[in-house]
Amino acid sequence: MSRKRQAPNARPDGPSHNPGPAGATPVVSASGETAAVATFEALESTDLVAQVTDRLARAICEGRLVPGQRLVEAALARQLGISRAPVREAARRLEQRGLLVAHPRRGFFVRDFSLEEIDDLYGLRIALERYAAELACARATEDDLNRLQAQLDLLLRLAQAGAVADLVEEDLRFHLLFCKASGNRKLFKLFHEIAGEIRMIIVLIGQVYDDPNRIAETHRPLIEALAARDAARLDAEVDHHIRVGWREVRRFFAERGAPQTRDPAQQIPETAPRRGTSESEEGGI
Amino acid sequence: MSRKRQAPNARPDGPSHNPGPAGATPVVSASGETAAVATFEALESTDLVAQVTDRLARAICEGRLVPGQRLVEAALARQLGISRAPVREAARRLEQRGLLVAHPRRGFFVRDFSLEEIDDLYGLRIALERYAAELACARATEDDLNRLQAQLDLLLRLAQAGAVADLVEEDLRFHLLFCKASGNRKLFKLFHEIAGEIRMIIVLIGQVYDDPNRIAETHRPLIEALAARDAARLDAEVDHHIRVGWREVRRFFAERGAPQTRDPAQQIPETAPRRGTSESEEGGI
DNA sequence: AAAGGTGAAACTGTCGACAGTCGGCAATTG
DNA sequence: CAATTGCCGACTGTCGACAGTTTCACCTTT
Repeated sequence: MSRKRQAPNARPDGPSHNPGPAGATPVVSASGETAAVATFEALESTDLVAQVTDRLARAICEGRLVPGQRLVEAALARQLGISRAPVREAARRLEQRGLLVAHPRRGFFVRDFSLEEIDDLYGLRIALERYAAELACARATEDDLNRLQAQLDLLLRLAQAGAVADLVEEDLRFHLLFCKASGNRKLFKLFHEIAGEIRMIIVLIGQVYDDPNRIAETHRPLIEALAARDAARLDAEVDHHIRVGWREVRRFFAERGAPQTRDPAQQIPETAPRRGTSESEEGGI
Repeated sequence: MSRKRQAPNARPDGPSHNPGPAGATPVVSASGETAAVATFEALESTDLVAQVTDRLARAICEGRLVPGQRLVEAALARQLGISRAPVREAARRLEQRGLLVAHPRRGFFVRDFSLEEIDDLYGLRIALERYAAELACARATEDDLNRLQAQLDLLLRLAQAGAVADLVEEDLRFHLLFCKASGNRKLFKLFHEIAGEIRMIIVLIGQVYDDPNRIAETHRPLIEALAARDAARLDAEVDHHIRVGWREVRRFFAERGAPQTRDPAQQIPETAPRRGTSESEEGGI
């Protein structure tokens, strides 16, 4: 490692390099050899940025960081025992995932959603998943179907067990798998991105839907329609399925009182009225 | 080099805030002094990162940087007379716009497209624009229509003048306006992002379509259908319009010989088979 | 002579430092 | 007493430096 890497409240794994010999899990106990431990947990990617991104994302989704809250680079860096550079980059990634918003010279803030933004997001989500459905109907393999089925089973188990938090997580993964079955990688990537926002919204709402079992069950028709290669029906099912969730979210959100976007600054870009110009905040044309 | 903030090719429009209060100045005319000074154009924030991003994006789109080419942070920084930090961040932004790809410890490379990626992208584009069409049919204002009409006129003029490069640019802007008319900001943002890739592809192809005039003309039906609020027809027109371009691109691309993705590394993420672990390269779940 | 190993050069990831800005508080003025 | 200006602390944008990796060419070995 470089200088002194004091870790005030650091975690077990050193930020150093790949935990080659050591590393918390794979046990290299005294015996000397690296003992043929069954599985090698893809040793911590060593990537500081990724670790920070993860941690922040989780903190946001678990509500430990509330919408509107300001994140101070230096403070975070100190807490994590690293320099500002990785923190900064992690924040940028979360920004583009929609979990944070960056204000030019003031730093990052935890994203807050207005009702309008939620509607935009869900509308878009429907469009994307319907397209995924269309493709999947034509291209999904047996494997895809099996994976979806397995995921459905998992959802049912979680619902039964009342593990609501996990249910949200796995519900999203189901939809991710669905998009994956479309075979369109770009679509998958895009959905991957907005999934972060969707998760955050659901978590923010407070505590998800009333009946976990019902929720889990609503995924079954999707698989059935897909298995039957019935495009029209699948399309309708997808549309319906998501709208149900949308309605729930809207309902809870309304109750909770809309926070409304609090930042006057650029929320969305102008259509770039001039040509060959700045793209600054978020992408040129 | 380091400390002077020259603005070589600064642009007119600032990334300023929401267009809400409209034309740049809410003007506190109110009672007394703050004098009704005509307008004060919120002066350009001189953001190094934005400038670099711009420059790189242009270099890529103008073909001065060819697909597969490696970009070295230090070299770029030296050329631009700045430190690596802004260059690095600019590269990250271009990465998420799809113009660059980052290889973990090897740096950035100019993005190269495989035929499959082009198909994915165009398929997705159709899905997005059809959704935009649906919304626009219901919500587009007179202003939106006027703007689109004006843009069409511009396209026609450019085609007549044979300004092909500009035509590509303005063609994309037409579609951007279209998405904007949908009123769904998130959709607009997303399209904004993939527009970068689309432009790059078109530019890469060599030199666009054969008949500029015909291309420009194909936009007219879109406006007409939208003006007539004929959702079904608009949907069909959009689908057709984009497919025409898609076909052209495919044709040229095939002739030119596919470069194919050359990087074996992570092109697209796995569906995150495990839970609660690193999300590294691009977004957790 | 081909395959494999070795060493140096080149880069990226990360760090700590500095300077310009931003927001808020306090002193000042009418 | 309210409004305005100036000052102060805090934080971001940017910089230069260092260390570990990866790459590439050259040399050694079979």
